[in-house]
Formats: sequence, structure tokens, C-alpha cells
Amino acid sequence: MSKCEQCIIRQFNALKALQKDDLVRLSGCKTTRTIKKGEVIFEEGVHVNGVFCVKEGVCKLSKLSSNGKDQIVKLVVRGDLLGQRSLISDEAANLTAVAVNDMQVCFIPKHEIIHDLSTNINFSMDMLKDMADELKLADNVIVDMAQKSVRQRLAETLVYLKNNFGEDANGFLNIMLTRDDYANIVGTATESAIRIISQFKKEGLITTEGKKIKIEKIEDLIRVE
Amino acid sequence: MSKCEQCIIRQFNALKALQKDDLVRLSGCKTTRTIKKGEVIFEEGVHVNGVFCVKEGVCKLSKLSSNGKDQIVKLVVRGDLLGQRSLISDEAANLTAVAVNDMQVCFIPKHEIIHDLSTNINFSMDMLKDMADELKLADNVIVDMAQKSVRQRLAETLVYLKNNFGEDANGFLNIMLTRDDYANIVGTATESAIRIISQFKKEGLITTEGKKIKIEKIEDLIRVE
DNA sequence: AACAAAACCTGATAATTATCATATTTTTTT
DNA sequence: AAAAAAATATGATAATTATCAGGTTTTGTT
Repeated sequence: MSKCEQCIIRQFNALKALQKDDLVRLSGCKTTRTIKKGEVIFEEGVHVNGVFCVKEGVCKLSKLSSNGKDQIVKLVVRGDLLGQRSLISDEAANLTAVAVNDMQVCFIPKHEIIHDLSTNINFSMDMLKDMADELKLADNVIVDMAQKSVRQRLAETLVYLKNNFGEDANGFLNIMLTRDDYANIVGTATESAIRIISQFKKEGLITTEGKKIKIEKIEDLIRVE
Repeated sequence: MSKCEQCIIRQFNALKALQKDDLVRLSGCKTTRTIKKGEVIFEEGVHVNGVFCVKEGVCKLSKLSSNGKDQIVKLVVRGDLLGQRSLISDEAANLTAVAVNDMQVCFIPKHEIIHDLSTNINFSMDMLKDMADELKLADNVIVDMAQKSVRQRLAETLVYLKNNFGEDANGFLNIMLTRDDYANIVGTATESAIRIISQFKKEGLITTEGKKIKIEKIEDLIRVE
């Protein structure tokens, strides 16, 4: 079992504010878990009772709308914490977390996090900053959802994925999502997402190879109307 | 000039966590301002350099989309703080704040808030909880925007206004918004908002008197498809 | 009270997006 | 390797929403 005080992942999230003795304590009570692609990490409405620190892999946070469709609200990546929102509000999860690819996560029990939050002002300030940043991003997503076309939102999503996940040696996006995922990110029907991706291909903005997508003209994608 | 330590408004926000001596200090450096309906409190992109505590009135937080339309992201009411998000992230405002009706606000300089945040763990935890709650609301708005029809969103907005602002002696909503505001809350064209409000009238879900709206059948509004 | 400006309203039409149907391809399972 | 299941694709059509154009009503100002 790896040790928190030697783990570099914490540099990417609020846990970086903790001192060595706190990290040693966390190491003692944390559990490490491997999660398979497609596996549910937690579901909307359940009490998570802790926080996950994502060591490897990506998961999607989504919510089931009353029309029966899932809306993906956020992608959580290596280095992110998962479940802090519910923990801080002390309530059941508002979103469902599902692994997009194989993951490795550490689970830190609620009690430990609460202890650090209420004794370490650097930690709680870091958490506060993270939450403020997330809120800004969420506000911007609201504006996009409300004001931009499906085509624009899908183009933006592709640009976002390139900027945040990068590309492999062959230029393909370093993350593979299904067309259904794309639809659930931009909030449209699966067929519509498929159609627009096909259009982007025809227009030479992207090329694809199965689920893999390569962005060919990012400037044009950014300018999509 | 009123005194923070005697002001009941702070019970409604994170300032309730402050002790008397801190409140006395705040009293000394805060400024009280009257803001007229329609007046801009701060604009997207400017550094606010402090936090507003809303003593009276309502303001809308909106963002200009690239298509030239404003999207209203949130209504800020009596008792709420305004500007905390930008302050915590230490960056320019992401949203524009405009008074929906006449307001009274107190402005507390950034330095003072930061001081309290970094020394008073109860205060920073309260702020963290508020931010977590806001993030949850924002996530839910994203889902609604992405998955519900304009008609559903408008119905939901009316229900929300009734629940959060109540009604006057004659049963009219205790907040008056323009049709343009409604359009900018649900993210649609002004004409579309007007049309749907007219439909709701025809269907007997609401009645109106100028800008004043009375909700007649809230159960049916909740069930709008 | 008269005027101007802003807000509201409605019809006609166009554009966008969803839905349904069906076929093909890819992936997973046996 | 074959079969089954899931994902992708595309056409036809319907539903939703935006846009433009022209009104009327309300509000604010002089």
C-alpha cells in the first residue's frame, strides 16, 4: 500500500496543504481501490462518507434528469478530489460518478477530512479556492448551455478535451468517449451528437478512427457558429 | 451608519460565524450604499476588491454570451453575500451584478474578509459550506438547461420565484421581473418567453397584471411537460 | 397631458433539434 | 469463430425554438 506522504498526486489538489504528520495519519486510514471502466463509484442519493483522490484514470459526474436522460456535469481526472462537495455540505451525493476508463483511487474516510478541515486553515482555504474555481466553471457552463447551439457546444467540448487531456503520439485525443457521452456532455440526443461529429469530419475539422478523435483544425473548431 | 454587530442580516450568511470584536472592526471599515433599480453594482471583468452584504433588495448576476445575449445565472437576495466567489479566487468578477429593484448593501473591503477567512476557521468553514451549496445549485441548473424544454424551465422558474420570494397580500409574486429577465433566466428569446407566459395565462396556470404575476395552479406548473 | 421610449404581444416563417425507423459497424461474449 | 449486444450511422419527419416584422400597451419624462 502506497504512502500519502510520498504520493505526488496530492500536489494537484487541496491535500497539498497538509503537513507530513497529517499525511501519515491519512495513510493509515485510507484505502486504495482499482475501478474498472464503466463501474459506478457512487450514485446520486447515497452518502459517500469520504473523499476519493484520483490517482489514475478519469470519471464522469452525471445526473439523471426527469426526462430519463443523463447529463454529464463534469469530468474528474487524475489529481482531482471526488466527493468533496457532498462531504462539505454533509449530504447525499448530488451526482453519480462512473469510471470512463480504468482508475486507481484512494478513499479517505469523512471523519479524517473533516478533522483536517476544521483544524488546518490552509487546507480549508485551499478547498475553498478549489470550490470557488469549480463554481466559476459551472456558471460558465450554464451560460454555454443556455446560449450556444448544440454544434457550438460540441465544438467547445472537443477543444476542451484537447486542452485538458492532450493528444497521443498519433495526434488522437488522450481520452475516448462514446458518442453517447458526447451527447450527454453537450445535452443533446445521441443521434444529434453523431450527426454533428459526422459533419465536423466532412468539413475536415476532425478525423476519427473508431472512437478515437483527432482534432485537425482547432482554430476552426473554436470559431464554429 | 448602522453597526454590523447589531445587524440581523448577518444571520443569513457566513458573517454569522464572526465574533463581536470582529464585527466591530468590520463596522469601522464597511461602507453602506443605496443602489437604484437597474444600476450596475459591478461588471464582469472588474476587480471588486471586497464583498457586498445585501441588506435589502434583489440583484441579478448575469454573463454576456458570445452571441450578445445576457444569461442570468443567479438572483442574489437580502441576506446573501455578493462577490465572494471572485474574492476567494482572487480574480476579476466573472459575472455582472445589476439591481433588480432598489437595494441597500454594505461593502466590506477585501482585506478585512481575507483576514477573517485566514484566522477564523468557523468563518471559512461557513463560507465553504455556502460555496458547496451554490455549486450544487449550479450543477442542477446545468442539468435543467441541458435537458428540459424552455416551457419546463419557465414553469420551474415561476415555481422557484414563488418558493423563494413569496407572494404579496393579493397573491402576486413578491418580485417583478421583465419578460426580458425571464428570457435571460431560462435562456431563450424574449419573444419565446412572452409567448409561453401567454400560454400559461390561457391555460389558467397564472394570471398577470402588468409585470405582476400570480401563480394560480402551482401543482400544474410543477407538472408542466 | 403629450410625447418618447421601453416593454409587451402576435403572426409568419426559418432554423435547430428531437424522434423514430432502420441499417451497418464494432465490440463483447460464448 | 460465431453469435449477440452495443455503438455508430443516416434518412425522414415532427416538434421546438429563433428570428423578423409589425403592432399595441405601458412607463417614464418633460
